[in-house]
Amino acid sequence: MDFDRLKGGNPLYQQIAKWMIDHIHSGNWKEGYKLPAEEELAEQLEVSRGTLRKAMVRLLKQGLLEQVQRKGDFHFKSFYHNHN
Amino acid sequence: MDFDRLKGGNPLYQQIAKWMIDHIHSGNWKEGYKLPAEEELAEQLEVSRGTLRKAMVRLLKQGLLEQVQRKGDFHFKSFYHNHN
DNA sequence: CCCAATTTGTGCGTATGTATC
DNA sequence: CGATACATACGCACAAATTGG
Repeated sequence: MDFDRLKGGNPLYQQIAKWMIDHIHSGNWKEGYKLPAEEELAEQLEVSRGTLRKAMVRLLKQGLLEQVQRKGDFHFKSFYHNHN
Repeated sequence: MDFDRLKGGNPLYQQIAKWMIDHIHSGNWKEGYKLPAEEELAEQLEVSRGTLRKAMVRLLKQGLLEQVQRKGDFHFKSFYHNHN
C-alpha cells in the first residue's frame, strides 16, 4: 500500500508497523478486529511475509497486538491502554 | 524421489509439479486416478506436506488436477484438454 | 444417529540462502 | 560487514469436512 521503498528511508517493516497503528487510530481496525492471515495481508501490502511478520512481532512486543490462542490469528486489543 | 535440491536449481514445488505432469504423460496416472493422501505422498517424495500442496495448488489452478466431491481427494482430469 | 479416524484447509514459528544497500 | 528484504522449505497445531463403523 504505497510504502516508501526509496533508499535512505525507514525500513519497510517500520513503515508497516506505523501503517497498522494508523489503522487503529483511524478506527479502521477496532478492538477485537481479526487480521487477515499473514500470507494474505503480505500479499495485499505487496511485501514478503517475513517483512510483515517483523512488523507484527514489534507490535506484539509492544502489546498493541494480541495473539489469540493457537488459532492462528491476531486480534487487536485495547490499544489505548497499552500505548504510552 | 530424486529431486534436485542443489542451490540455484528450480524450487522443489516446481519440480514436483513437473514430476506429477510427467506421471500423467507417461501413463502412470491415468484420468480418474486417485492420489494418495497428501501426508502419504509427501512422505514418499520426502518433502513437506506444505511443499507438496504448493505444487498441487498450481496444477489445480492450471486445471490439470480436479478436486472431486468429498473434499477429500484429488483426481486427475482429462489432461490433454487443458494443456496448452 | 453418533462417534472416532482420516484427510484436507489454514495459519503461525522458524531456518536458510540469496541479493542489495 | 551488518541490516534489510525476499523466496523457499520444513514443522506444528488446529479447524472443518468426510468417511466408515
